Amino acid sequence: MSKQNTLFKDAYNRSLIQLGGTQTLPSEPEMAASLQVSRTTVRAILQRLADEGLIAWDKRSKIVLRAPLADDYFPSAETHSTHDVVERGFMKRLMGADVGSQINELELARELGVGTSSVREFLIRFSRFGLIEKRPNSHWVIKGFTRGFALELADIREMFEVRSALAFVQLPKTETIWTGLDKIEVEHRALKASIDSDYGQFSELDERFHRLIHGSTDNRFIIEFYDIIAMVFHYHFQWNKKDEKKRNAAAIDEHLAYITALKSGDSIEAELTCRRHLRSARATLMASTPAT
Amino acid sequence: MSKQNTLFKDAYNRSLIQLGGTQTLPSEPEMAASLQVSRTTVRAILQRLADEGLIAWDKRSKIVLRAPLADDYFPSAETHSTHDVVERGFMKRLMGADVGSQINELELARELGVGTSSVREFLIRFSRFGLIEKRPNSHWVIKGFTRGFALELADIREMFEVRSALAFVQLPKTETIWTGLDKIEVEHRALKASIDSDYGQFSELDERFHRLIHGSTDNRFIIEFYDIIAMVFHYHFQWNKKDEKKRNAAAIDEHLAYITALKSGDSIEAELTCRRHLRSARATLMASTPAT
DNA sequence: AATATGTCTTCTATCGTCAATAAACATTTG
DNA sequence: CAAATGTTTATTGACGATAGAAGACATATT
Repeated sequence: MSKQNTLFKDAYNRSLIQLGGTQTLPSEPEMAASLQVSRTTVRAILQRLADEGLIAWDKRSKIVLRAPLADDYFPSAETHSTHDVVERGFMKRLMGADVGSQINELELARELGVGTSSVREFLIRFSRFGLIEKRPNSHWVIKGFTRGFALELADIREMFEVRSALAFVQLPKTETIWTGLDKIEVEHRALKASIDSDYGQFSELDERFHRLIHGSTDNRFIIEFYDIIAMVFHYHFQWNKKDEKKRNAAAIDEHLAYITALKSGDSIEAELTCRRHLRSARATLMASTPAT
Repeated sequence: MSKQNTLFKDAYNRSLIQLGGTQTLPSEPEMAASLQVSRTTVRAILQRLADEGLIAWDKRSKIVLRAPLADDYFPSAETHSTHDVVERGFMKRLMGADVGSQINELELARELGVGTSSVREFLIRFSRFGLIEKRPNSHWVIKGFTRGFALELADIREMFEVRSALAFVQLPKTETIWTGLDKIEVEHRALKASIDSDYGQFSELDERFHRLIHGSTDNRFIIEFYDIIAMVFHYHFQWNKKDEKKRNAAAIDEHLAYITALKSGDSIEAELTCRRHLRSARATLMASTPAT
């Protein structure tokens, strides 16, 4: 079947949302920028919008004729790239898999309904997370999401983040990164106020906060390492919702203390609050990781 | 053309070397273990050895008939897997490439005479080194082997190795890793004695030494990080042989001081000698990296 | 003259295919 | 009866092919 036009479908759906607010659509390059796709795809979208009677398109004039209906959207299942399908399918299996068990590319591809190369490429990309390993000319071995993995991960995380926090404190207050911190602090206070209902939004805020801190180092290895943390938290806690509200509420307070320490410019205090938060994050992760 | 039998050819060549020393060959499983291939490949090798009149093969009896000649070996060009071909070809191009320039999978594949998927998979695997980056649905961007890269690499390396060295000192003397250190120390002294002629052997010893130190941590991220260092040193100094003898002689002395400190059990001294060596390694790397 | 649109070319993402290789199973041998 | 050999099956590694998407170039519009 070669390639699926999932990018087109996803961008088309997003363009329908944008359509709601205006009478005319902007120029093709502008649309390309806002949808994050090439002009080729934008033109395909415009073509379909016109065909479906949603807009009248003649060169520069793109007049909205009617608001989009639920039926105009592509089903969300069709908007996921093969890569996403493989990632989700694999992660679901990985979380429950035994240490030492093998991965069969062909079998996984068949189960997910994709080609073997998509699976292969995903596994290669995923291998940098240290959870699987390849035996050349042979199968992949699952090293498992174990306690050992969580500990090793937490150790490096602490090294990197303490270093970043100390670098952060040293940054001149004129840097734009401080504005980012202010903004994130406000978001923390807002979420704290509505924690009872919005606690599910914390994980996204958490990631942005830690990535901001890491931004102070300018070291690609530290910045890229956070991808592993983000992956672990994303998938692990997707299937471990226990005590989520309580955990997140506690983490917000730790973040706020951490932010205050950073702003104070006191290195000792910054390191202390940073380590305190990371220790608690580590404990949370360990508590929800099977003992084996 | 599907797959090339480079593994078979390489293993066949290696079996010819082994053939020199004996009158009979061992059992198939034993050969498989010694050549690091499956029995399927061993049997193909035996078949060819018999066809070429090098051995008389009848079930368990494998009698050597004659010593292998130069002509019996496959040309070494045929024994490199596609992966190796891509790696070498790519690295050669990368070292001279400009920051920000693009990589074209198809073009690279054509130049190297391999399929696109081999190139793709190599690039995906290589991307974990932080020297290239993918724009989804589009090209790869070269981030370049720059001074910045070298600095970032050296920073992380120092963090990790100091940590490993401190963990090393704490290990009980009963651990087998100490025997490994003793062995490596002897090798250092031997190489020091014959440095004038054998200085080229240092890089291999260097890698084994540092990997041994890292082995004390039991942290997969630290251990895997050394792959990046090894790659950089391997390829970078393959094209920068300037002052090699002098550099290596100095490094051996640094290693010996470092080893002595480790054996003394003195953490302060271990950290000091470790940092001293890494600083000098960093300086060497920086000195041979273009200023841009 | 700068920006937008129209057209064409090239490259990526993905699939199916097949030889090389590994691995599993069955049979023989010391 | 344990280890080796013989036989069969399944999986990986690599390729070419093709639709989707990006990008380059030419032309038109304000």
